[in-house]
Amino acid sequence: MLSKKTKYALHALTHLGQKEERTPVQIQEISEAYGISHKFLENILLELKKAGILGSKKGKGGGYYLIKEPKDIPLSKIIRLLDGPIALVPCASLNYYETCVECKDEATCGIHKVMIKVRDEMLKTLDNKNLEDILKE
Amino acid sequence: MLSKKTKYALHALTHLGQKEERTPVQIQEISEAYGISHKFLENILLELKKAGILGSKKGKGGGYYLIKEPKDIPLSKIIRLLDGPIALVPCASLNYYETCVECKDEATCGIHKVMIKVRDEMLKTLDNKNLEDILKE
DNA sequence: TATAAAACCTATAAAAAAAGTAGGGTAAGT
DNA sequence: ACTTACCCTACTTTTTTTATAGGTTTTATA
Repeated sequence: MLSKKTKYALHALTHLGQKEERTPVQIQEISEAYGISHKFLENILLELKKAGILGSKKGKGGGYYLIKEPKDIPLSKIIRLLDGPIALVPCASLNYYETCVECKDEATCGIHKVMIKVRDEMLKTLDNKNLEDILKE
Repeated sequence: MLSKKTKYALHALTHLGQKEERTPVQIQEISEAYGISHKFLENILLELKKAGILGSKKGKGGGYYLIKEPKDIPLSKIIRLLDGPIALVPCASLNYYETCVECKDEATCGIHKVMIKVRDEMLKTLDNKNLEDILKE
């Protein structure tokens, strides 16, 4: 399951994507709309900004806005950013690879091989769905 | 990512599946083979038994053994049993459905609709891979 | 240029979940 | 009878997630 962080990110991005114009939206507007703690959301939006998904403007009248086209923001990117790996086991992760401690030999581990396939299929699904798909629904 | 519980379950099932015969295997043999705490593994095997995947025999010479064909044990079943929902959000879960608190109206929620599709695709992947696939690799 | 508004940043605390531990009960084989 | 090993419940520790706190910096505007 997704963490609240990721879910909140999806709501925030959806909210920003629904606006006709890409003018700055304040944290408070979003936090109130979905009942998210202001400060918690702040951290999330900051991460989205650092990842190049959002832009921001400081000072009065400032806020956050999308700097990418919704169709160019796949679910995989959002999930990886806030939740971490897509793969089900560390040894099958592309971006967060780690050896599995209880595994003796990756080369002969059936779990490893199957999980690589699972990861590929999941990735196909999550790369293929983006913010635009959410907005269209 | 999968919990250690689920990973341990996969290792245990693989171990049991690799045996030629379906004679009882003691917890200790499995816990030592993978460096899993005896007691922790005990709980896991018990759950697998209650789910009808394993059988057990008490007393001397007892232990656990597979009572299902590896091809009839899909990953989805193991994951659901030990980790819970396959879906990424509670409102998209078949077996563990819950409404999402921050969501006003499921019927118009784009996230919900996209997540249903994601769940369907993930389920297809995980229903389609089973213990036999792990053993064959 | 002072003031207020809003993002930015770092650290810490609280809560929840996962992982592991303990200890005894129960059934079955020898 | 005795031992082995599953069965069951409760508890503790650790880790992760969620949330809070408090200050700094930037910008609009009066």
